[in-house]
Amino acid sequence: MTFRLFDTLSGAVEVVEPLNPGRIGMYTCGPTVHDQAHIGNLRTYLAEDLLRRHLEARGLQVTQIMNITDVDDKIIAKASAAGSGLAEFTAPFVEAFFRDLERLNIQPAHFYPRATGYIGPMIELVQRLLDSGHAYQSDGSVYFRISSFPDYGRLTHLDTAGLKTGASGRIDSDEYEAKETVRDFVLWKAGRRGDLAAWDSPFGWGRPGWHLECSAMAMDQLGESFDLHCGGVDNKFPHHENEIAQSEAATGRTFVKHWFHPEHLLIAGGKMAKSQGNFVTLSALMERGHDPLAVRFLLLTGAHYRHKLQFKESLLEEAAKDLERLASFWKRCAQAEADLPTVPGGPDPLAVASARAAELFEEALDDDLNLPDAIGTIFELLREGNRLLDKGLAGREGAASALTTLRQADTRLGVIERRAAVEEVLTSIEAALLKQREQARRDRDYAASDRLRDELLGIGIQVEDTKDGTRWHRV
RNA sequence: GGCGACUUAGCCAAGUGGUAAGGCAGCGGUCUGCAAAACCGCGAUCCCGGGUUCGAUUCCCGGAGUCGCCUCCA
Repeated sequence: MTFRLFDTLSGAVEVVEPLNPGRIGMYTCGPTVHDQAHIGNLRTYLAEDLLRRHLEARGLQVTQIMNITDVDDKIIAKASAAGSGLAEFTAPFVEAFFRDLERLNIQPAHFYPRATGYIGPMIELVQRLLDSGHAYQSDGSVYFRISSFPDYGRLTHLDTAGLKTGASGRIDSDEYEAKETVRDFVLWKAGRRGDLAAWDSPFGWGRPGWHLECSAMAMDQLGESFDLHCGGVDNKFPHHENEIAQSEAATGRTFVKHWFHPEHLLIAGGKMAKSQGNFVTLSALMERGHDPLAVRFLLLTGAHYRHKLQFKESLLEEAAKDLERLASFWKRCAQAEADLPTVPGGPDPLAVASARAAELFEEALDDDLNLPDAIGTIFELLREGNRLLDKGLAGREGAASALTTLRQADTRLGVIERRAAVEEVLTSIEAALLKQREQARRDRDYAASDRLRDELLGIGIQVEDTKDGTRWHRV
């Protein structure tokens, strides 16, 4: 079985074969730090995390780069409104971003280059494009000449002639007066010495255009040609199209082999976006008592990454229940592995079911990261495992094998072990109440026992009586 | 105006040319002092109309609805 991934460039599911044997260079478009990330942004980073984890699970050595865009028009506008410097303004958002990644158990990239740290290489790239005639200067700015790059539009399969200029309502019209044609995009924006964000360059004072940074940083870190470039669907055009144009025009080589574009998160039927004011942040959800791991689980398994996902808070509650079931099965298997004997005669049925589930799980992920499909096999194993354990038909080997399958799945899911490992400790008052209840049950004083159970539930402790004694967990 | 995606049980959502995974919710049951947890059982002919086919939810055409992109939004 090989790993196949949908590639935007070819428009088809393709076998992923590394340019360099055993290694993958992966560039992921990161945040523009003018505000906190919302969970729609985070969905993209989660899909990329899943992709990287799966590549690694298949034995590939991945180098992941994620940029931090710490200079752009919005940042400049907001920083100057706040009367602060660029770095001073962006620092808290950068911090918040990394905090979100950690809470969602997203593996950190190997390097997070910042736009402001790459002005030199960006200027060099602009110079190369000027020298080769792919760019021109006008009114102190430098623009990319799209007519010099015939392949323009290949990624999005757009016939640029048919585009309705300004249909998105996002064009700042006076920005276009200095261009040869409206399609051309800016590489270097004219500015003045002393501006909040301005650097000296051979083309005068100014600042880099947005598309430029990704090309410069990606090529610096991963080479002029690399395997994978990732970003939300809305970056396909124009951002990634422009990146291809400026990179390939400068180097004459293929910029990126495969393009990966996770779909949007919708809320109340529309795209979640800061400009719409309909966004939800991770910290807001946590303040309302949601577990960030439930957010991870929902955003990864709630729908295939290439499909839009409708966000509702009730789905988060469902996800939390799923997580609870998975974690308690994990703990049950760990316990059973320690306690149970080997099942006599023949193979352990749970071991057989576990091996099969692992196989199906990998097949589904190999098929364009179909985690929503893959998770189904895990729940089937969970049901079968509980059934066999309930009936005493599974033994040590089966439990161990189920745990192995869960562990293996969790290298991609990234939620079960973390959830299961949440150390649940009782306060002395809670412990005392539990103890009293145990005694009441031994005395068969069920009225007292039930009263104590209600009391414990009231303070968030769910009590369960089993054959092997009383268990509890927080709700 | 151009391009594209989607429409599957109350909700979320996989999937296949031969009558449809999984999760949540609901109902009934086993277990339990009672609960909880766990397990067992119960639910959809896949937006509508036409076509291709022995047979379509799955392919083609048309329609309806929803959503996305169309120059600095993940």
